[in-house]
Amino acid sequence: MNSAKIPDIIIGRLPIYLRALQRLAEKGVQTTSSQELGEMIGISAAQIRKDISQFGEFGKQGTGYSIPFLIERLRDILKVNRVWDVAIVGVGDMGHALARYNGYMNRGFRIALLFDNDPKKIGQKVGDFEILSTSVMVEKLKQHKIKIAILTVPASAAQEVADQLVKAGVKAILNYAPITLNVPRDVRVQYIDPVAHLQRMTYYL
Amino acid sequence: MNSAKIPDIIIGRLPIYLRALQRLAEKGVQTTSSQELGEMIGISAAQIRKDISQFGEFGKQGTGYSIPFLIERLRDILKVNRVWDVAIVGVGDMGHALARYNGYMNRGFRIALLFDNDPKKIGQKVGDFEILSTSVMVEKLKQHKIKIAILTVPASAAQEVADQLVKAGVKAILNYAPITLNVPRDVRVQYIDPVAHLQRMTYYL
DNA sequence: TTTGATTGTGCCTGTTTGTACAAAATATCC
DNA sequence: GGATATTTTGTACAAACAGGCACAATCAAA
Repeated sequence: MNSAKIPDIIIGRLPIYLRALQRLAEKGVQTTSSQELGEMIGISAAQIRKDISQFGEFGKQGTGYSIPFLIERLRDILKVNRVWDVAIVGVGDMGHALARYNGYMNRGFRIALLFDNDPKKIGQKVGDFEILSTSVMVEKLKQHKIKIAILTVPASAAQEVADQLVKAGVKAILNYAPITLNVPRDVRVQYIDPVAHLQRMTYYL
Repeated sequence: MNSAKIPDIIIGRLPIYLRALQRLAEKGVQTTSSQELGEMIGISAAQIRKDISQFGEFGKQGTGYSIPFLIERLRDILKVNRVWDVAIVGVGDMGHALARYNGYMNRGFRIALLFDNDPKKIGQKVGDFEILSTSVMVEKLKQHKIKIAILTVPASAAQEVADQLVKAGVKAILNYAPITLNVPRDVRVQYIDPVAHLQRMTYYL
């Protein structure tokens, strides 16, 4: 084990490992090997072993990895062995879909607050949650100590809203607006732009 | 210019450059520099210059890059100087949101077909499009020569549907199901798993 | 005790990023 | 109008990083 700084590219693969392991666990499998896992997710066995060994010696020669044990280690490392409250800002079609998404279960997150600036939407309910006005957003986010937000507003509003999120103490933003956000160093942003993802593939067609 | 094989990591940045350039163009800006563009999107100027120079000498010393010209070059390279028909498979909340998304404009794509296997949904309309049965999917995809599909079905069905897409000649899949797909080498897959993206950030919290 | 499986890691190779500068274009000054 | 300063590209070179190979060490099973 090497306790130096872990490259982000490795951190980015851990959720993929975790996802595959949780699928195996659901099927009742108790043990797996880097080989088997690698074939499942299209990553070389050596890379998986090296990635995992950054955090400790979790496997056993001859046997492989205990799936429940490795899942717990990965959940620890990724800090998803708890439930994070997440706010969604912008309840258009995409925000709506993410609010109703049921894939957060057992993966460390739950939706806690919804915001929009459209007076027609404010007060409406999506599932169990009432849509709140963005005018009370900073206050509410601080009150609930929210650290994670999903940004599903139009590109034209995204930077302005991101500034407010930062002001409210949010440290992780999942940005669906097709624009690069300017945020302080200690705030992480992940980008989901379906069109950019498509464009990345058309090059090869 | 180096006409050897271009690394995928560079291809992945081109849509980001294009997106930023199109924003500048909308504001009426005619010219930019690697420095300015880099500050906009948080990428070093040297990297932008090197990436772009893989495809030709598109800039001019002292002046920078002509925005309309560079946009056209990038659209050529990414093959989005045309409109690709895209099929969406699985019209749950997410598929629905993507069908109604209006961010495809001028970026190379349009939604052409929607499929679902739920009898209650088949025949219903989303915007201008009728939801078709997955039982006719392969046939319809071949008929329309669809090369690109967005997969928004539950994880349990994703691999099976992906197999059908491959059979129908689809070569690019944008997969929203939280599972790694097994497809032939000549089929590209991009993954969007919001929870995996969130987990990648919680590590740093 | 032997055989087979599988990890963790040292070493090497290839890839990616950053630095620095000549060359070229434009702008400014006198 | 010519000389000088400024800007900015494209790329050579160097440094840092990431990925694959191969194998000793270890464990389990026969």
